[in-house]
Amino acid sequence: MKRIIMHLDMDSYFASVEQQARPALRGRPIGVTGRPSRTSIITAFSREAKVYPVRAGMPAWEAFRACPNLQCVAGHPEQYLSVTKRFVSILKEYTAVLEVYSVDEVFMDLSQEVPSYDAACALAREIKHRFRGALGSCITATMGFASSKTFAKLIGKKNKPDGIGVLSEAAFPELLRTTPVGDVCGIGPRITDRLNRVGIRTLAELGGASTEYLKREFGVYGLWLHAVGQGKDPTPVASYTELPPPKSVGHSKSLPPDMRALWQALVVLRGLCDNVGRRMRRLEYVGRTVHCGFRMEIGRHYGKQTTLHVPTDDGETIYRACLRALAGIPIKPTEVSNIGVSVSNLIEHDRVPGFLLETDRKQEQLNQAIDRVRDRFGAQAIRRGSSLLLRPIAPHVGGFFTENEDMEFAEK
DNA sequence: TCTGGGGTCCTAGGACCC
DNA sequence: TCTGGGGTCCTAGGACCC
Repeated sequence: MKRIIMHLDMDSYFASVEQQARPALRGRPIGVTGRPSRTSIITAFSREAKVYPVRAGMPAWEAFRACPNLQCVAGHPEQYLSVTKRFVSILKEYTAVLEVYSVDEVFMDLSQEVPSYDAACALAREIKHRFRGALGSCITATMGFASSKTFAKLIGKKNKPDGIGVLSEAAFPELLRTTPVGDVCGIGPRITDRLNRVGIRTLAELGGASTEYLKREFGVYGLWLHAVGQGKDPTPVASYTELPPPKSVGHSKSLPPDMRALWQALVVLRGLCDNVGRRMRRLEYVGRTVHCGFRMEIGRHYGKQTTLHVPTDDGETIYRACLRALAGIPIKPTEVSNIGVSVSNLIEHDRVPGFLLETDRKQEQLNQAIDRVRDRFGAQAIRRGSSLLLRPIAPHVGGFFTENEDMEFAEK
């Protein structure tokens, strides 16, 4: 039986949610960041900003250059998750085969529910209508329909924003002939490059390549590539009605060139470890494997990981594990452009056997007290003494940003 | 090639166990 | 001590995604 797969992608999601919550932001080019700072990066732009040459992942200063009247707002991740829960609960009414792929994307297998693409489109219009009622008019979605996940996503992308795209059988050959391999989700820049070098530029050319060659060159992944080149992708829609639980919790930070003395790098590392610990406590996870990584100026990446006997969510313990992992590695801090810490091998806090939770009670109480203050007054309310040393060299904050920390998130 | 920060998955080798 | 195969855990690195 022919499959009818839908891919749903929210348009400019984080920015739309912000505009929905605060009418003053509507109709304006906005960028959503983590923390307001000139060096922070923008994770989402509103559609008004997308008229300018901006792209997600740009540092704020660069985005201002591309779009001078851009307004930056600090994001509210919990609010995005709560809106996601709301729209997913609507989608669940239409099929049980629903895969929450990310915070703003969902795949649905509607093969059992609708007989044709026409019927699927009618359903898409109904969903849009219900979204408008339940989420507000700023928050829109684009849907793509095809016989597989890969192509549903691809055809959706070509119909953004607020569109409905259908890839009929008749339209397939033309699409394969004209679509560059790199447009497909799952074929990144490296693979694109390798394919291009042997003269494979379009999906049709990929489909025409020999299976043996692709298998030899790319292993099992090569078989998937070949299928995609032929317009097929048998990958089933998984049944995840919620975002899967986290497998790791991490933070990383780029170091400006003037912050690369060893002690400065260690202060940053210490802060990252604290933030990771705090997030783990909030998520109620502990973890055993601590990974510490560096990106070097020259583009190389170093990583060291170590596994603890006892799982932890304590910043100090994570920091000490990083130092142990890094001991003896000759790294010049001046060449380090980015530091990252992550903890994996996660276990839900209440599923850890009691004997493994012999944490220092005092430390635990201190962590919880600090968390409470930060939850209430913001992350900057309490800072480690050592991090204050960084203040004089912290880059030029302010001027461009909307202070919205205390603004309420209004429902519609 | 990276920009920048948050992730996932896969592969491969070594250690160790039975 | 090595034989052989299977399994798990750990570490490192590469590629991808939003």
